[in-house]
Amino acid sequence: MVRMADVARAAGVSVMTVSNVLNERLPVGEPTRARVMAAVEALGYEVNLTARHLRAGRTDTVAFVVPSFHDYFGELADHLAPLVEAEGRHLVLERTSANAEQEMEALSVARLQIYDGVLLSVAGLDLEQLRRVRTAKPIVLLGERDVPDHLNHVRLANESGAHLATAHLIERGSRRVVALGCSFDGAHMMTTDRRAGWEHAYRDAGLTADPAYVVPVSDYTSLGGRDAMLDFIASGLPFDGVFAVTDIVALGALSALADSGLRVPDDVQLAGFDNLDMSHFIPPGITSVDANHEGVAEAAVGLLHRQMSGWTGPAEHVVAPVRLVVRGSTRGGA
Amino acid sequence: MVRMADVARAAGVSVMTVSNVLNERLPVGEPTRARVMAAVEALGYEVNLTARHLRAGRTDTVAFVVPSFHDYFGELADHLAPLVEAEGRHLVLERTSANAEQEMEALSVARLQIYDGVLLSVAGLDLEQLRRVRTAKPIVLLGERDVPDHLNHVRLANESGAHLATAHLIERGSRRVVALGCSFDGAHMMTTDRRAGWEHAYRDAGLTADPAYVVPVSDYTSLGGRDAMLDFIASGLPFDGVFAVTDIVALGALSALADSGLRVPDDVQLAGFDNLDMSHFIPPGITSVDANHEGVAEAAVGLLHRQMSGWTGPAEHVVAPVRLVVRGSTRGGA
DNA sequence: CTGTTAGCGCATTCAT
DNA sequence: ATGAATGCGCTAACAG
Repeated sequence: MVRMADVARAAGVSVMTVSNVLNERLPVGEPTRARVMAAVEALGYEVNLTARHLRAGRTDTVAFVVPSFHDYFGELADHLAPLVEAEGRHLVLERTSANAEQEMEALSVARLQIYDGVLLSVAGLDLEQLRRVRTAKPIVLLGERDVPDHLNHVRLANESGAHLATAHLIERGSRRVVALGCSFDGAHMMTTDRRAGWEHAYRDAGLTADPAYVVPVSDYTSLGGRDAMLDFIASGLPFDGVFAVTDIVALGALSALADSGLRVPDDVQLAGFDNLDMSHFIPPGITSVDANHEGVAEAAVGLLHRQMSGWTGPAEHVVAPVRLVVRGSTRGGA
Repeated sequence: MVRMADVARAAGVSVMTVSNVLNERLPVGEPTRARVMAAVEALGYEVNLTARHLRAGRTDTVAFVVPSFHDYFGELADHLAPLVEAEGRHLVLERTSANAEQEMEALSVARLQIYDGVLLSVAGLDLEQLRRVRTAKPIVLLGERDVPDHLNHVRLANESGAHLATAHLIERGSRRVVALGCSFDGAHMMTTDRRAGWEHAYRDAGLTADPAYVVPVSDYTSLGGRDAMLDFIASGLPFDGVFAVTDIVALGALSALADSGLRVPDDVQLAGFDNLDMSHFIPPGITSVDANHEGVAEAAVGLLHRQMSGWTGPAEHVVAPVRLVVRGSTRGGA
């Protein structure tokens, strides 16, 4: 390994001069500068980022900690990356497997130290665990769970989004809308917020929501959505609409409906949440609540950047607005 | 920040004893050990990973460098993570934006130094650029392009997979199969290999492949696939099958076919490549060549692990086998 | 089993 | 404008 000292010797200068040239810090005379650069080229020198980090206390790297790399998180990460890079930093992804133990480990001070800031998608952590997160490191939480006041947080307008989708289904003629993957669980969570939106849409339409139409899923995958939908169909309860808690779950429902000979949107209207790329293209097009990746990414990186710049005001809790994207899985205007 | 020295003082031992306790290296007497652990707890000490790295020359971290975080790469990353973790290391993802400049930067010695090993998805780099990658760091290339002999590489059996898919389409009755997203371009390995498989399937069936049915796409997205498919339909050339170069492109084709009133599989059979999760569920189920994430992940991590263990034999070039998964987008057996 | 010595490669501080 | 000294926090090697 070639070190700065080797470059310095080759260029006939001191180590500090090399450092100053490479970091463009103190002004360096042009001839000296040229000699240093020549030596850097000749020796193929590359700075040792670890040593710089230890000395300077800065990595120029931000971590996005996610439960899994695919689908929603991967798409969001692609939106975060340019914003982080615009500030001259790298973005790296770390995975927690939606597992509370690993998620805590990812949050351990040890792991945090190697990043200038951390964006954490909170999936497997409850409020109590999050309360224990005490760190001076800049950190912003992302996701649809309740979080402690002292931590910055960006989440979606879940209830409003579910309301939009359900109201749309009702307006377009559905009267019995399954809330697939929603729940009554007490914790302030994605599935309960979205269930509340579903409920309020009924109320606002002068109808009454039947709790029997709140159908949980075993896991938030297409398979989970498919199985739950098939079970519901088998139960014989009449229905003419499905609001799925995520597009992934909606895709499972679509599959189940197709296999059961139910036509979308003629027999059953379908709406999802997240507006994944694929939802544009899956025939007949899945109506979905857009998860506003741009807005979430911008808010999160903004909050993080502010902290990394030394701002120390109180934590902020941003609720990113959402909008409904109407496609072929719901019927045309009356 | 609380350092090891603080713990040592609190426990009344030397710094080295603390280090030995925490790393479980040299045996430490039980009472001493208990005192140290108590002090660690009391002070909330966490090891400084940067200092450890600088001193020990080891990060216990592997990077997976990808062109983008979503879809194929995200899914593959989820398969890599457990394998890397099984060896006691972390996996982190870095993005290159399929941009040669950034990809080279990700490969720069400076960036590599902070990882014990690197898995690189080669998307935006050509052979010449890869030849310049000279590093002692363990590195394994993933992807469907040509790479220099001196670098370890894992890729898919592209031609064989395309052959499987096309032969299946022909066997189930298609005679004019569009090779969507394929090409004759020498540089783009994936698309040419898959085109070759398509061609050979024709030949093996005693038919002749018409180059007019090799339809390029502007980019490898669903939108690109959709637009190219719509253009082809508009051209009026008769066709009764589509082999799409990826499932993402196949989804675009499915969308175009649906909008054009063509039924899948009755009017047009469709097959893709990658077997993304969604392909199971998108009605009528997309027949696809499975990208064998397990096999690719296992081979790649195996090669990387071998290098990280100090093995220095010649580079290996693994071709992971693929298989066809038949679903509703192709017709049942004759 | 425990402590001492030394230094990983760089950047901050101060001197020249 | 350049250089010398110092130490970031930790662990390898050795001494006791």
